[in-house]
Amino acid sequence: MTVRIGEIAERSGVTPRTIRYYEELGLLGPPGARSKGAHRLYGDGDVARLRELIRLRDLLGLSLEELVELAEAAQTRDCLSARWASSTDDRERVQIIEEAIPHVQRQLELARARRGNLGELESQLTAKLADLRDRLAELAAPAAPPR
Amino acid sequence: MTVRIGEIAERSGVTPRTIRYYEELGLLGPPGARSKGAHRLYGDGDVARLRELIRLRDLLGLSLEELVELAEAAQTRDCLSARWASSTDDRERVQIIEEAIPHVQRQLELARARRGNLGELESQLTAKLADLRDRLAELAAPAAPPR
DNA sequence: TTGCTCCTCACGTCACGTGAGGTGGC
DNA sequence: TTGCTCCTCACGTCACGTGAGGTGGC
Repeated sequence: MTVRIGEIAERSGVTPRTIRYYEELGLLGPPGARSKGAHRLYGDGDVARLRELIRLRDLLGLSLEELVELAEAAQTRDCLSARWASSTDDRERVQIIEEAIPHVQRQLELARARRGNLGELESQLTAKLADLRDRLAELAAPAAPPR
Repeated sequence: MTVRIGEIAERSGVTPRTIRYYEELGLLGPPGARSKGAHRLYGDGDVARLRELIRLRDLLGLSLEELVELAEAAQTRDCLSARWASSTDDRERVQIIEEAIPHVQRQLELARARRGNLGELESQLTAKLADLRDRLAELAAPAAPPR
């Protein structure tokens, strides 16, 4: 159920050093108060959280500073949803959601733009590959140069 | 026809410092022997070349070291295609092409994988956005809680 | 002549990499 | 007890950012 830093690192495709650095930045809270020098232990939630951070970093190219901001915003939202049922201030809820929407929109636009560019790159690479194969076949052919 | 470092930087979405650094690594040859202290001048070919480098760096996440290797391979190919018509050693041509193909294949696989992951991220973000809007509409509605 | 952009060091920063030396759990 | 992975400094590195001080072309 709980894993050590080496395993969560491997599952997320990073190194232990990266995880310690993220903890230092406040991106990945040390799970429970850890007595000085003791091993870090992580649960399934931590694994999912870290993988999500790595995904946004790699795919959208977000900086760690941006990830910290995102995490803080998510923190605010979670904190609010905890008293979602009990509290009654709808105006506050509306405000939180209205703030969250443009953030998600920006991420979505970034993802769409990148995906479009990657599609373009893909077709160019495909064409390049076909050209190389053509030339190779031509050179391998017995004689007859291209008419 | 020729532009200075500030303009090629702006057209490529980077800073002059980035271009000087790439020149230092041998990624962007100083166009013609530049007398010490003189301004760097670039042509249309340099702009295209730099944009291509930035694209591979940003979209595929290649390191500058990998870009240097790619550039050297391209250099070899160009050098060969220069004597493409005159030279007669077909075996050498075949070898160069056979070396180039797996490189392009790897780039293509990287691009496909990233695009797939971006597609997944996109649909998740879209769902998240729809959910936020639903909740907002619900809060804005006069009374009736969700049945 | 006045701005503007350019030049070359050179130190700073971000996101980790990489040992050095030591402690702790299966 | 022996490995193994973990721990904490702490310096190194990659890819630039950011002035400091100065020269050159429209």
